[in-house]
Amino acid sequence: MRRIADSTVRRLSLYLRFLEESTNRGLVTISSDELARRGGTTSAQVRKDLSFFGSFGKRGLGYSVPELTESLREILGLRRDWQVIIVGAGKIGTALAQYRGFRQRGFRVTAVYDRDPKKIGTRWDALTVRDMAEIERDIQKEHPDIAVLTTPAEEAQVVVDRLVSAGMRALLNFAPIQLQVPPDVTLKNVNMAMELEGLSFALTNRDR
Amino acid sequence: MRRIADSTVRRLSLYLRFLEESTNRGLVTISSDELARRGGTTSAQVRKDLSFFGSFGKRGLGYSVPELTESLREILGLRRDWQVIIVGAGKIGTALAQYRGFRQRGFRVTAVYDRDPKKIGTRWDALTVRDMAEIERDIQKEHPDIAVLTTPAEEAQVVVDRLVSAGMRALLNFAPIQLQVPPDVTLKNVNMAMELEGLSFALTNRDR
DNA sequence: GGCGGCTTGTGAAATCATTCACAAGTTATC
DNA sequence: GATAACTTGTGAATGATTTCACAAGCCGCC
Ligand SMILES: NC(=O)c1ccc[n+]([C@@H]2O[C@H](COP(=O)([O-])OP(=O)(O)OC[C@H]3O[C@@H](n4cnc5c(N)ncnc54)[C@H](O)[C@@H]3O)[C@@H](O)[C@H]2O)c1
Ligand SMILES: NC(=O)c1ccc[n+]([C@@H]2O[C@H](COP(=O)([O-])OP(=O)(O)OC[C@H]3O[C@@H](n4cnc5c(N)ncnc54)[C@H](O)[C@@H]3O)[C@@H](O)[C@H]2O)c1
Repeated sequence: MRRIADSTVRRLSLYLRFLEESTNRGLVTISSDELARRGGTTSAQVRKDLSFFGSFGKRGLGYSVPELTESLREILGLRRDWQVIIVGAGKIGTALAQYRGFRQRGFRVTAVYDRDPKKIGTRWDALTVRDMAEIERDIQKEHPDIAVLTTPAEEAQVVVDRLVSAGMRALLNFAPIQLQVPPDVTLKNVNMAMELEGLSFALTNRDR
Repeated sequence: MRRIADSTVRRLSLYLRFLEESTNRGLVTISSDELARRGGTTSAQVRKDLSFFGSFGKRGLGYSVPELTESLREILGLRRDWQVIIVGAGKIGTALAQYRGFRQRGFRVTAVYDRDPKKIGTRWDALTVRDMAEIERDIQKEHPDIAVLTTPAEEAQVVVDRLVSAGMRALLNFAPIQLQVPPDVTLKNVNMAMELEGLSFALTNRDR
């Protein structure tokens, strides 16, 4: 398979959300044009994105909402649940651990870790904050799929190195720092300061 | 000025962070090559990014850390503080309002809004949660620069429409929904579900 | 079963972003 | 002040992504 651009994958994720909405509204078919309008893109883009993976529509008609939904779930690897662990039980880690939207989309938070003795043992819902000292053993035993990093920036690289040597291969980092990982590890960053600076740039350079 | 790509602006933001680190380590000059290595890019990319805005280095030497820092601050519009309001005092809104990293980078959270009577009036630090009913009046009076959206997805579009008609021109949205805004409004999205789905795709389609 | 109105799937073209490659400038050294 | 060792700034080349444009296929209707 040809390498798929990151931008394509992000759009597939959007399309899937629109399809789920469309199901809720009882729509049975949808055209590339409708899909495009909701995502702020073009119908040609939608069709090209899908064409990397096969041919899912009917000419003259459009796409079957349930069929395309299923195909996108398949493509994105969402026909199974994923086990997610959260490392760093601070303000943002806590908010994420309690967020119900992830579970709804098939991402189950199965453990939260911290190294602060005051936090270890705290419970929310079904989760208890575990001791960071146990993380390697737990990973080897429970094989979580994805680790979310919510420690302070100074700690993030050290923690990542531990996670990677324990076997983690997919990471979502919230610390505002550029982490180094080996090439077989997939790393995504959520960097809010960078987004705000993007807004600052846009406000400053308006109408140039 | 030629239109600047979003990817360029994001990298400038990264470079700025490395420069600040370099200042802390007492470095006086830095080469495009060092800047590139920390950001996972190439030295040609760094020089090209900067060249859109002028010429900041000395051939044979590199860039003066304090001078380039100052130039990037200028380019990104960071020589001033920005007033930020947060709309939706739920789990994620609260985490963001209390986050000290924003203030450190010149983004001052000056107000938080909610429509739930149980939340209105709550205080953290110097902030009191205000009544959503007052937001239009406050915006006209206080002219905040950036609004961060942390309401449930169902409410997000309605809230955005209110913010935009009250005069907001820069928005950072956390709700997992694609918002419609007029062309003179800059909108950025932080969509964690999309990032997780990107990881799911990567894990599923490894080594193809 | 043929026609008109739609919509997909996809090469080709156009646009946009990154990388290459090198002249030109800087510093240090002798 | 000539030489060597570096490093920038930037056109040109390459590579990637998006848009165009249209043949091919489907449906409903007469
Ligand atoms: N809070 C926000 O809204 C926000 C926004 C953007 C980015 N971030 C980033 O997210 C990260 C966390 O922010 P926060 O506000 O939740 O901070 P926080 O201080 O509330 O939480 C950090 C937690 O990590 C734990 N920790 C520290 N070192 C650890 C280690 N080696 N192993 C395991 N746990 C460790 C701490 O005990 C603490 O509980 C930071 O990097 C921050 O910059 C936060
Ligand atoms: N919590 C997370 O970790 C997380 C992660 C990713 C995305 N999100 C998204 O962020 C948003 C907020 O999530 P949350 O977990 O903080 O939810 P929450 O329910 O804790 O908070 C939402 C808040 O918005 C307020 N609100 C509702 N309608 C409003 C309106 N019209 N005007 C003003 N305030 C209004 C509610 O009273 C509530 O306080 C959601 O869209 C969610 O999908 C949250």
